[in-house]
Amino acid sequence: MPRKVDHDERRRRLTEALLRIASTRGLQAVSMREIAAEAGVSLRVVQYYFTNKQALLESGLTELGARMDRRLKQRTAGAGELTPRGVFAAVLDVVLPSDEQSRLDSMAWNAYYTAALTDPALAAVGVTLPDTLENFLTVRLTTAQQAGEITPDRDPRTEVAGLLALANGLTSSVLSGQRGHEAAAKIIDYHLDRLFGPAPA
Amino acid sequence: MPRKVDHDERRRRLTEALLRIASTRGLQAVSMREIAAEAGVSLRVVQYYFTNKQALLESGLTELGARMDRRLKQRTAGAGELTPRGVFAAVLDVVLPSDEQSRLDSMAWNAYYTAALTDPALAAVGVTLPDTLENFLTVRLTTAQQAGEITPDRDPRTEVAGLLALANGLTSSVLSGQRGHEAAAKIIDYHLDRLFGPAPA
DNA sequence: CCCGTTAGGATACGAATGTATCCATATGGG
DNA sequence: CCCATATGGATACATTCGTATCCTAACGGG
Repeated sequence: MPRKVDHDERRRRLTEALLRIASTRGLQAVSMREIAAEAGVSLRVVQYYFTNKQALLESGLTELGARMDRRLKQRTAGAGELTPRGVFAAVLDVVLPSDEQSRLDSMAWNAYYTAALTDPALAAVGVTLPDTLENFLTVRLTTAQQAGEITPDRDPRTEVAGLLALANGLTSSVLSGQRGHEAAAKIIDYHLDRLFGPAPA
Repeated sequence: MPRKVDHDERRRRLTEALLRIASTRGLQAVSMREIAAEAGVSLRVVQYYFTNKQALLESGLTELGARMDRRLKQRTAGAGELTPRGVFAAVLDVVLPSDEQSRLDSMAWNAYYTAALTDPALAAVGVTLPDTLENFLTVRLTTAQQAGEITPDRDPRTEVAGLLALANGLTSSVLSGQRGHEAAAKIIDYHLDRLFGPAPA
């Protein structure tokens, strides 16, 4: 066989170029030719490694989910050793855009979210992440409640759903520049204080 | 002068057609010809009443803001007679998509929000509504606090910002079908209960 | 050495887009 | 009555898009 090339690596480069465009100029600015230019290759190469634009778009969404997953796992790696509040703070801080890279990812995520609202094909790739997060945190909070770390009059599932929706809404306001990351983080802390009692270190 | 036609009425019809497309098929599906077809007129008519596609898009955003405003004013018309909690419940319920029409408007709103993130021209039309809402509610809550209707350890501005972000995040989850309107409303009520004390009628 | 296969360059095609132009028509004020 | 003008129909144009096709080059196994 002739010239062998690492297909996965090529595809990854193209997907990253796609996300770079989507996060800075929006999904509507994503075209085969733009991706080729951004990745520094010819149009043919993009066609060669992705049969469809659809396939390309789906790969972008998949990669985005993987990135979130990676960041989450990284932050909650030693979750067993963290206080319940520590777990919540870590997870919610991952959702919120902090540095430039996570801001870009949040932009792309938002673009995909909006596109999926009117594009069944994208919706099908299905972002199970929100539900996964909600379940994970609900288990944690229920455990914490049984351990007496939060008052019994709280409903864990409702609290968790609320906190995640709060983080999402705050993300929107950060992206649109209505608020900075610090202001958003402060609001989350405020709510964690009310849930878990006054702050830690 | 020959045949006179109500330009405002024509423009309104076209803007409504635009929003109908944007809310069901997304902003990327909005084209001059599609609007013409949706409104049952020729392409030329769309061109005649809007010089640009840009002007058309801006008119859609303006109309959307006006609708929100109208709905808000309607709900808070007798706000002076409402309990503070009643005001909050009314406002937050307006933000949340309830019936089909407000769901469609929320879809369009979200589409515009996402587009504005990468389109300076749209961002310039500027949605001052969030800030207006936040200020309005903050004043209300501060007053309620001074009247002793909520405990002094609450920070009105933070509470309001949190509630609005919560409503936004819940709206997202409702649009994506992760949750129904009732579930979202219940979560908001839950938080209002915690803020104002146990529920009213 | 050499040839079959993989990797990509070059180009084309039809559809859809925003915008511009040319022209018809009808109507209300003189 | 009649014509200047407001309204809009028909059509064209250059771009851009996704996709398809044709062909070349390189390279590793025989």
